[in-house]
Amino acid sequence: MSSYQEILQNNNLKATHQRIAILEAIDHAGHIDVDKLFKNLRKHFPTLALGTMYRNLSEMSDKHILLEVTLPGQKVKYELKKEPHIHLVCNWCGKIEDRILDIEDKIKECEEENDFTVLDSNIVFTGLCKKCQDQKKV
Amino acid sequence: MSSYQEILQNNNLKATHQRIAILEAIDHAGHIDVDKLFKNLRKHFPTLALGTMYRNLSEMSDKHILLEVTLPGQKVKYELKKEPHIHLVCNWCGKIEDRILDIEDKIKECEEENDFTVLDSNIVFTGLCKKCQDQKKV
DNA sequence: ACTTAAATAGGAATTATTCCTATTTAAAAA
DNA sequence: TTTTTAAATAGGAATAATTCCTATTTAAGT
Ligand SMILES: [Mn+2]
Ligand SMILES: [Mn+2]
Ligand SMILES: [Zn+2]
Ligand SMILES: [Zn+2]
Repeated sequence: MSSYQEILQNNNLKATHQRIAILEAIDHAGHIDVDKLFKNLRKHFPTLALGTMYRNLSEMSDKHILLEVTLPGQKVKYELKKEPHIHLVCNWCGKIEDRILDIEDKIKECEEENDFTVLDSNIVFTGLCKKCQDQKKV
Repeated sequence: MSSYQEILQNNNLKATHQRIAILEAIDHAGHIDVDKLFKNLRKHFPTLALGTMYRNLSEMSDKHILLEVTLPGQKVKYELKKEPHIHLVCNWCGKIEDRILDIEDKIKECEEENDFTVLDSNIVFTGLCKKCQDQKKV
C-alpha cells in the first residue's frame, strides 16, 4: 500500500497539501460530490479555492487516481480508484454501497451477440437497503 | 401504439406544439442532450425558450414519458421511455446502442447476498463498436 | 540554500439551470 | 362555434456551476 504522496508522485503530480487533503477527504467519505467535499475541506483549509478543487478532481480522474461515479439523478461523485465494483444505491436513505459482482458472463454474451468489444462497465442497482426495508414494514 | 397527443393527455399534460416537437426530436435522435435538442428545435421553432425545454424535460421525466440517461463523463441525455435496456457506448465514435440483456440472475444474486431490494438497474458497457474495431485493425 | 516549473488563490468570465410574470393557448364548457 | 380558464410559454432576470486568468507561492530537484 502506497501513501498519497507516492501515488501523486508516481503520476507526475506534486504532492501538495491541497491534493493530499482532497484524497484524504474522499477516502473518508467514500463517495462525495464537489460541493460537499469543498465545504468539508474549507473547515480545516480556509484558503482552498474552488478552482483548485475542480482542477485537481479532473486531473486526478484523468490519471486514474480517482474515479467519477455517475449515479442517475445525482451530481457526479468521486471515489478513490480501487478494484472494479458496482453500486447499490438506496433511494430511500441515499446510502451508496460498493459490491463486487462477477459479470464476465454477461459481458461475453454482449460481445458475442453484438460485435461489441467491452472495455469497461458501469452498473448501478437502485432500491432499498436492509435498514430501509425493515423500517417500511413497521 | 398511442400518439404523443394521447401520451401527454394521459399524463394530464396539455399537448402543446412545444411538447410534441420535443418528443418527436428525441424520438428521431434516440439519445440527446439539452443543448443539441434545443439547437435542433430552434431551427424550425425559433421562439422556443430554453426554460420551456428544461421544464418539460423534467416534467416528462417525472411522468415517465422520458428517461434520463446518465452515461459516464457525458451530459445527461434523454430518450423516450420504452422497455428496460442497457447501453453500449463506443468510446471511439460515440455511438450509443440499446440492447436487451437479461440480468435477473445477477439481480437475484445481489438481493440474496446483500439484503438489498433491487427496484431498478442502470447498466452501461463502454468499448468499441463493430465499425470502430474494424477501422482500428487497418 | 537556490532554482524553477508546477500549482494555488482569488476573482473574473463563461456556461448551465432555475425562477418570475405578462401573455398566449389547449381544451373543456356553453 | 364561441367563451372561459387553468395551464403553459416566451423572454429575460437571477442564481448556480464550472472554467479561465494571472500574480504569487511552493514542491522538489540541484
Ligand atoms: Mn464505489
Ligand atoms: Mn436507450
Ligand atoms: Zn436505505
Ligand atoms: Zn464506434
